[in-house]
Amino acid sequence: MGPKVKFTREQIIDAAFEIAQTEGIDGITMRKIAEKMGSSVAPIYVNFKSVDKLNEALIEKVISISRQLLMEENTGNPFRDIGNASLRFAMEYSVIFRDLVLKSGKYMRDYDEKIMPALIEEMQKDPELKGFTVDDLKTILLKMRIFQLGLSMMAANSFLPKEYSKQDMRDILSSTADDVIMSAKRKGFYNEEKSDS
Amino acid sequence: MGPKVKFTREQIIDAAFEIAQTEGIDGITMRKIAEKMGSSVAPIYVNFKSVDKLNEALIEKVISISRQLLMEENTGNPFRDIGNASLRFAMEYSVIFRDLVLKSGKYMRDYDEKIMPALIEEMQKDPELKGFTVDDLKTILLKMRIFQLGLSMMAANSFLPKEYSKQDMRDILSSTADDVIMSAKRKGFYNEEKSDS
DNA sequence: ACTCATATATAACATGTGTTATTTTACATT
DNA sequence: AATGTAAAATAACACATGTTATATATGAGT
Repeated sequence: MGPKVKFTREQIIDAAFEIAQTEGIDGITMRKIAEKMGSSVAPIYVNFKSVDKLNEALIEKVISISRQLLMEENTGNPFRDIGNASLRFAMEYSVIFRDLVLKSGKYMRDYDEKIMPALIEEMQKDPELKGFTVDDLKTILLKMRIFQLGLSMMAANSFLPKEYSKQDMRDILSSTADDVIMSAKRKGFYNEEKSDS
Repeated sequence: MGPKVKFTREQIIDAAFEIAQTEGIDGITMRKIAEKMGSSVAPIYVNFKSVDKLNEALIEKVISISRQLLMEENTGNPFRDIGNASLRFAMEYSVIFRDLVLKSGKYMRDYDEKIMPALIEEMQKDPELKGFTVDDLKTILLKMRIFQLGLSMMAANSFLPKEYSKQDMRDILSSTADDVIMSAKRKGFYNEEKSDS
C-alpha cells in the first residue's frame, strides 16, 4: 500500500459544505476546497471524478441534514412538524437552502413525490384533521407546502420585516395552518348541511 | 460625428434579457450578448461601463415589466390583483423570476417596503376587507405575500403537481386568500363578542 | 535497506470570462 | 474630395476555473 490517507471523502464534502454555506453552491471551486483543507486539488480528484460528482455528494449530505432536522422536530403532531423542520432548515442553512431550491429542482421534486403519500397517511391519523377526505387533505397539504416554501424563501432572503424573530415565523406558519384547516372545516360543514337538507 | 449607431442600449438590454430568460442571469456574458446581436463586445462597452452596470439596467427592465403586468391586471380588486400579477410574472418569466428573488434581494426588499403603505391604503378601501384594523390588514397582506412567493417559486421550479394549470394556480391563490380573510374575520368577531360582554 | 504502490503536490493546459488597447470603418463637416 | 470623430471590430491581457500530466513523498511488505 501507499502512505496514510490525509484527506477523506467526508472532509472534502465538509469543506465544500462550509463554502456553500457562506458563498453559495456556485462559490464552490476545487481550489477553494483544497485551500480550506490545506491540501492541493489532488485528493479531491482521487475521491470524485469531477466537480459535478462532488456536487451530487454535497446535495446528498444536505438532504440527510434536512432529514435529521425533521427527526428532531417530533412533537407528536406530524403535520406541523414538517413545516417547522423545513423552516428551521431554511433559517439555519439559508444560503444553501436558496441554492438547493434552484439547483436541485429535479431532485427535490422526486423527493417530494416520494414522501407525499406517507404524509397524507400521517395526516389521516392526526386528530386535528379528523373527518376530511383525502382530496381535502391533499389541498391542505399543498397550501401549507406552498406557504412554507414562501416563508422559507422570505427568511432566507431577509424579505421579512426587520424585527421578525424565529418565533414569529413559527407563529405565522402555525396561524396560517389554522386558517387553512378552519376554512376547510367550515366548507365541509356547509357541504354536510347541504347534503343533509 | 462618426458612423451610424447600429446597436442601441435597448437592443443590448433586450439581448441580455433573452439570455437571462433561457440561461439565467448568470448565463449572461458580454460575448454571448454580442453574438446574439451579431456584433462584437465593443458596442456594449460604449453603452455600459461594466457588466454590473448592464445587470442593473436589466433589473430595471424586469421591474418595469412586472409593473406593466400589474397595470394590466386591473379587475377593481386591488388586493387580489397584486397576487395575480406577481403570479403571472413568475409563470411567464420563470427563470428570471427565480434569479431575481435571489440576486436582487436588496432591490426587492426596498421595492417592497416602498409599496407596502400604498397597498395597505388600497386594502382599506376594499369592501371585502371592511372593519379590519391596520394591524389585521398587515398580517393578512404578509400572509398573502408569503403564499404568493411560495406559489411563484413552486411554479418557477415546476414543483407543483404535473397536471396543475395556470387557472389552478389562480384558484388556489384566491382560495387561500379566502381562508386567511375568513379566519381573520372570525377572530375579529370573537373579539367583538368578548369586548361586548 | 529496498522496492513499489499510491496519496499528495506541483505545474501546466484548455477554456471562459471581463476588460482594454489598437485598428478599422463609416459618415458628417469642411 | 479631404478630414476628423466616433462607432465598431479585432486582438490581446489578466484572471479564474476544471482537469490532467508529471513529480514527489510516504509507508507497507519483502
